[in-house]
Parts: sequence; structure tokens; C-alpha cells
Amino acid sequence: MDAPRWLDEREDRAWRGYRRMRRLLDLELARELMQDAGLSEPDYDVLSDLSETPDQRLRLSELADRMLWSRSRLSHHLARMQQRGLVTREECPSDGRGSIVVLTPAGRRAIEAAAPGHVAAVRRHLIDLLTPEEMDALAALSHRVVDHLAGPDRGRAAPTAADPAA
Amino acid sequence: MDAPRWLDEREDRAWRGYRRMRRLLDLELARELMQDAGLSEPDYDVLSDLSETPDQRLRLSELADRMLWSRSRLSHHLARMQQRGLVTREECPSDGRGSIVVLTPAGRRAIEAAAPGHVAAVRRHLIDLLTPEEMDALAALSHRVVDHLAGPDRGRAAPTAADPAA
DNA sequence: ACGGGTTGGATGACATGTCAACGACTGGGT
DNA sequence: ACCCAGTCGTTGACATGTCATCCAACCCGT
Repeated sequence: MDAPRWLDEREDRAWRGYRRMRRLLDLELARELMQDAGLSEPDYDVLSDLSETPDQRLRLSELADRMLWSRSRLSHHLARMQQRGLVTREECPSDGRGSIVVLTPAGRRAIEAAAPGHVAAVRRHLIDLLTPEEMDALAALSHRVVDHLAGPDRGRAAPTAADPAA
Repeated sequence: MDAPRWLDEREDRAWRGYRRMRRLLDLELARELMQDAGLSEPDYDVLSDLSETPDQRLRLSELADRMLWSRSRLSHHLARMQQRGLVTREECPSDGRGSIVVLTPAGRRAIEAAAPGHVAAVRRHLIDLLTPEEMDALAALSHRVVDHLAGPDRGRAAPTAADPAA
């Protein structure tokens, strides 16, 4: 990295804007969600993913993969959610090590109560501010970035340079 | 919120893509930054903001405002960075309560060593993947979202509905 | 069926962030 | 000069996330 190619003004605008949006949008959405529904964003995401599933249940690692969380983090977080009665764990019949996360009725009620308000907030602070072209651009660009990050190494080590593993 | 207007497919693509990008991009940039320079992203941001300033020094609250951090968070974080010798605190001559955060030579060296690699990573994983149109769209859209969030209440309480404070 | 390597998940120690006080200081009104 | 509401920064308690490690159960070649 001898000649560092800095960001020009246009690139800088995009990068700084992205980061500021990221931070402010998150703060606001988290604030409203907590205030209106008593859920944190991580709570919401767990409940949301579970509720989208046919039986309201998922293997812990399957859920972790979908959410891009470490198993450890999910395990800790589920412990807290379990204490609040939002989810339970069941043994996995097909794999003695595994555990299955299940949405409780209270958990279902919580996500159903929270969802409309949360979606409205997402609209109010983001979606409804975008032109159709921007919406598509954001979708296209983000998916490209995601594919680029997921592609080269399938979620493993750094792909920077010569890699002795062929 | 009687008739919850859910996200249609196009909106959903944008929203999910954004969130996935957010997460993956962060993980990767943080990982590389830590590996290459031994800095966390928060470390980098603090050093970066300080180094952009004329005298390499800023009032704590000024820095906190720029970064959109709470004073408390910044105070804690500075304590850790101070222990590593990256910054120091000085008394503020004009305000007896205030404290001034100063970049140390070691801190300057750290940011100068880290910056080229970090910028390169930002390019590699984001900037260089965008078309010029997407770059401008991202800048425009993010700034609009930021203005919208900063506007109605100047970083104060919820702007949701009727507010008794006129 | 056994043994070695791998995976799923839990756990404890620790790093980090949030929130609610608190004490020090300021500045404006009297 | 003095009060006093508001601001600055720090602090401690707590919530959350990360990392290394552990154990049990799995897979697979023998």
C-alpha cells in the first residue's frame, strides 16, 4: 500500500453519509422500538426470524447463521429472552447436541404487537424518503456488497493476497 | 396504526439488503482494521476526528457531538485509549469543568499507520463496487435520511405526535 | 465397536456500551 | 455578591457482545 489512494470528494460524501445514516437511523429505530414495544432490535430480529418460520421453531445454529450472529452471542441472548418468557428451548430429536429455539405464545404476541409500529418507523425514517430509483439502487448496491463479502471466502479468513491453501 | 402497510417486495429487498450489508461490511472492516493496525473502529474514529483538527485537540463534548456519541461513552473510551497512550486529557482554560482531548505522538503514528490500509479496505469492499450513479444515490439518500432525523427535533425527544412543549 | 477429529452449544472472563446519578463549575437574574 | 438552573465530564452499576474453552454427541474409517 505505497500510494494510498484517498477518497475523492464524491466518494467521501457517500462514505460519510452512509456512516452517519447508519448511526442515526439505528439509534432512532432502536429508541422507538424500545419505547413502543419494550424490545431491543436484537430481540426483534430473533422474534421476527422465528415467527417467519413454519413451526415457529429453528435450530439454534440455523438461526445464528441467518442472523449472521455467533452461536455464542445467540446462546447468551436466548438465555435472557428465555427468562422473559419470549422463547424456550427444546431438545433436538435428530441430534443429541442440538437445541431448538421455539417461539412462545408470549413471544408471538410480542412480535405481532411490535411489528406494525416498527415497520411504520422504518418507512417514516427511511423507505418513504427514497425515490423508486434510489430504492432500487440501494437494493442493488447492498446485495452486490454482500455477495462480494460472502463470495471470496465463504465466511472464512482474509482473502487479501497469496494464500498457501490451494 | 390500524392498517399496517407492510413493505412490498422492492422495499423489502432494499431494507434487507441494507441491513445485511451493514452487518457484513462492519464485521469485515473491523476485522481487517484490528488485524492490520491493532485498532477497533471506535478507536479509529476517535483518532481520525482528532487528527483532522488543526491542533490535534478537541473539547470532549465537541468530539462527542461530532461522533454522535454520548459523553459518557466517550469518557469511558478515552480512559482506555489514554491507558494505551493514544490520547491525553488537558484542562480547559476557558471552562473549569471542561477537558480537552489531545492526540499524542503515538496516537498520530497509529492513525497514520492505519489510515492507508483502512481506506483501501473501504474501497475494496464498498466504494470500488459502486457505479458513479450508485455512489451519488447513496450520498444523496443518506444525507436526506440524516437531515430528516436531525431536523424535526435537533437530537432531542420523540417527534412522533402532538408535543405539549411549544 | 472403537478412536480420532469435528461440530453444536454452553459457559466464564472480559471488553464495550448504556443509563442514572453525582460533584464541579458556569452564567444570568436579582 | 449571591442564588440557582443548567451544563460538563466522571463514575458505578448494569446490559450486551466477544473470545477462548469446554463437554457431549456426531461422523467416519477401520
